[in-house]
Amino acid sequence: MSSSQSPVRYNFRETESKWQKAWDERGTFRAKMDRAKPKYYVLEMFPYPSGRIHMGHVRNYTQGDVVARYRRARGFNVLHPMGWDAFGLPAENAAMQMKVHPKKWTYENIATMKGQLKSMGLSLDWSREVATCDPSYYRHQQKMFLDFWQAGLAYRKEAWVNWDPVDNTVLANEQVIDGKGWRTGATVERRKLSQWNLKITHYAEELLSRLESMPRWPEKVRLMQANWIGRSEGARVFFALTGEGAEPGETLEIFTTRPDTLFGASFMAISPDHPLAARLAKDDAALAAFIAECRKTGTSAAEIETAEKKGYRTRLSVKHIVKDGETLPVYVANFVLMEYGTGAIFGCPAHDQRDLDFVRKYGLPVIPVVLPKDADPRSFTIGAEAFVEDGTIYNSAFLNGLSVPDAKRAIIRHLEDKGQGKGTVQYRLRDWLVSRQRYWGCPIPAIHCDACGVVPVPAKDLPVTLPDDVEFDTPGNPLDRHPTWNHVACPSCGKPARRETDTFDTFIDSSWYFDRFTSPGVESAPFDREENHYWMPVDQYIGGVEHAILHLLYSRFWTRAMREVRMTGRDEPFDGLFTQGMVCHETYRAADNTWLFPDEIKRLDGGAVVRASDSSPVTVGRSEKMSKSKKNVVDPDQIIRDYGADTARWFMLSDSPPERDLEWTEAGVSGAWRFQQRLYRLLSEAIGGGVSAAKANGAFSDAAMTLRRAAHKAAAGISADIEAFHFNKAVARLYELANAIEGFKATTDSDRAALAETLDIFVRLIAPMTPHLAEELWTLLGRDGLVADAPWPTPDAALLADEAVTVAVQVNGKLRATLKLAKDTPKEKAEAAALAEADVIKAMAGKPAKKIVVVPNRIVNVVV
RNA sequence: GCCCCCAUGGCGGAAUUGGUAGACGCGGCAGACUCAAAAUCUGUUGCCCGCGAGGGCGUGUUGGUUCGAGUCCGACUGGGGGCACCA
Repeated sequence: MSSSQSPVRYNFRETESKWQKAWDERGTFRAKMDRAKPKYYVLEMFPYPSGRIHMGHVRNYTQGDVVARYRRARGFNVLHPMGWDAFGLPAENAAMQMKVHPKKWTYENIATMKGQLKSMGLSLDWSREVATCDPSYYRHQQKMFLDFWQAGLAYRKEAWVNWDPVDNTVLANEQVIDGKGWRTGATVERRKLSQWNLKITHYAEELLSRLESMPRWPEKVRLMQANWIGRSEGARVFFALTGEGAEPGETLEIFTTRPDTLFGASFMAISPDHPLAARLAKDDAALAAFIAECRKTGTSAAEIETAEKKGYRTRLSVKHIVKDGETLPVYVANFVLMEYGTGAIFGCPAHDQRDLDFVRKYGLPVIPVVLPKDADPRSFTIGAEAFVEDGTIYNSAFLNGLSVPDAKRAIIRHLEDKGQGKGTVQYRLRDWLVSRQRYWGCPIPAIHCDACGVVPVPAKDLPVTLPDDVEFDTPGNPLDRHPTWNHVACPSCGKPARRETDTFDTFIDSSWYFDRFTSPGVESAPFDREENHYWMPVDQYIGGVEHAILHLLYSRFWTRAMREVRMTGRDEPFDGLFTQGMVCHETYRAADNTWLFPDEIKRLDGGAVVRASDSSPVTVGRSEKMSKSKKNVVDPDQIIRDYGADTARWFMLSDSPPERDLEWTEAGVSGAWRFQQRLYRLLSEAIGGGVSAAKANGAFSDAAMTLRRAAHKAAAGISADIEAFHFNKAVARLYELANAIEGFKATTDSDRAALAETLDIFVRLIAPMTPHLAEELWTLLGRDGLVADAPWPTPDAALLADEAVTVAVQVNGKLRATLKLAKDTPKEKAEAAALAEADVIKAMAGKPAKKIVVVPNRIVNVVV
């Protein structure tokens, strides 16, 4: 298309880079502490520098940017920083596959992605940029770890890990697929290693109970965290061991949530990992074999589901705790977890399905002790299903007749009186294992000395930096085989010692970066206390729901750990949280069943989809989350090049509610693009009519008043929408206002003044969403300065209310007419007007009104 | 298996929280401009019956509460998410 045919055309390429430069040069988005203004900290989850940004980032950062720009316009002192979650496994994989050093790879990716983010026109304060792989960042993390260690929040523990014997490394649970290493395919072994743990369980109760006072977090996330923490009330009970192999006076401690069913016990079961099992296995080869067998069982969901309940009858028994003279057999059972409770349980088959399955297999007795409501105690029996609901206790001596909750209280009191147990609260939450046998992570600042044990690196020797001269041609952690780095003198005795070669879980890096952003330049501390106190907590945090548990829970823990060592007085890092939905796209498969990229296909006129290269048929699959493996991805760079950042941003905000998944479509993008062009045309034509200089002389016409009302209503509505994260509704209101502007024909100076007022409001309203276009239009309107610095429009309350309202008239609940009435017309008048309507009279068919319901300004319902 | 969420035109989604269902956008249809196409503009567009005026139906299914239900309650169906032998 030649430019002569299109006199008004918005050149986004020139315009977008022009305004990005202007913001940059003026330092528009630099944040400075200013106590005169209310602060607002907007943060989007920082990206892993994988190479290029993807559409998920575009969506996430667009949403955050709308909030940041809106708050700025509302007069808040906004902090909106960005950084890089820069440590992690992909860098090491790149090193192995492409022979690039992880550091080089990471920093090159950061440079690329920073350029991409800048092209989006985000209102970020880049002067605060941090990368977690930088020693100036992680040194503080090492220091905090030492402080936590000293405070008793970090400790070493032997733990079972997934060991890949080919890579010589530990694998996370999700890296084990069907019992094999995800990379090597080697059968994963379980090994016991001494690992660093952080005591997140110390805060289990607080992390749980505080969720209730976090109203600006999604209910869903709070629920997921609550389930993850998994509080359950119950009792620990001490059973006296008897039989061959029991030490005199030895007890077996179990945890149960159903102490009320103790009279129904028929066996005891301990975990294969229980110390007692190990002791018995020493002189019981069959038991040793059974334990080995249990360890082999995989951790995958399918295996757990199908795993049969198995047990091994040991020589031991226990004395029944409430039935004198009786004993219960002790089994080692594959379904008992060492990590939960005490690693030992008592089995009551009548009231626990798992125990029932077990007992049916080994022929043990089933003794019902809870009677369902209305059941007959003489005939009630347990069949294939355990009875797990509330009922009346029977067959249980002094508990008989009580309800389940009452019986729990009674038996716990009884056990506590006799010193045989006590009521406790148990959590599913485990401590946070933070050791990783990897190179590209933050070194754990510890030294292993044969004489002194594990010794902290002295604070003056921090940071412990990663050595650059490492090789990735052999599997395993290159730090382990480094010729010099791991040799160090023991800080305590001075003798030769070894450095810890494990590095931290990268979730630590992201557990405090938001604190660092408050004062990223400080060297002597993780952050400046005053700055941190001013900016924190994060007022609005935005990111993917996939971080609902781990990242958010770890950050909440880290904040408490910092509180413990008196670095802050804060409990919670994030005041408001929003979890955005994914970006999806249709999937395409060629005839040979391979995936195709969206730009490899072509749509024919009839709607059929074919491969662009050879017109072979293509199967269109359902829309799924964009992923490289299915090739249903669209490159943000390309979109920004072809359509501009504002189009991409506008599309991300239109139609789909931000918390739901968004379907990326070519039609949607071009619709967004057309609107940008239309706006530019519309406003430049209106401004060309000499609008900006117009002054109102005399009263506004009805049409002008309607337009002004529309503008002021839009301002009020969009403010509410942005604050409630209803960006799609805000977009709809902007379309409506644009339509109103387009339909308005200014003929008088008053009209032109009304139009100028509306355009002025309009441009400020679109500024958070399409900031480049807004700046351009702002200049076109003849306004000085940046729209980014302009205040948000304040709606005139007098223009928000209509003087006439449309009232619906129903007869027996069915709509029969509408009435145009003055606002707040009294009930009697509205009723009379409704009854006078011809359609209403017809619908009433001569019958008298039995009742008339009038809701002022809304509805009149005549019941006949 | 347990816990949680969701279901509205051809499509994405609105609906002041119990008061005119379908805002706004996409797509479709008709028209204008054009030699033609693209772009743009105008009109129209929930479904069914009817030439028409008009009428009927309609928020996954079903039952209930209410003058009035997309919205509240019960049951069911379908889709999505979280947890996974948690004693």
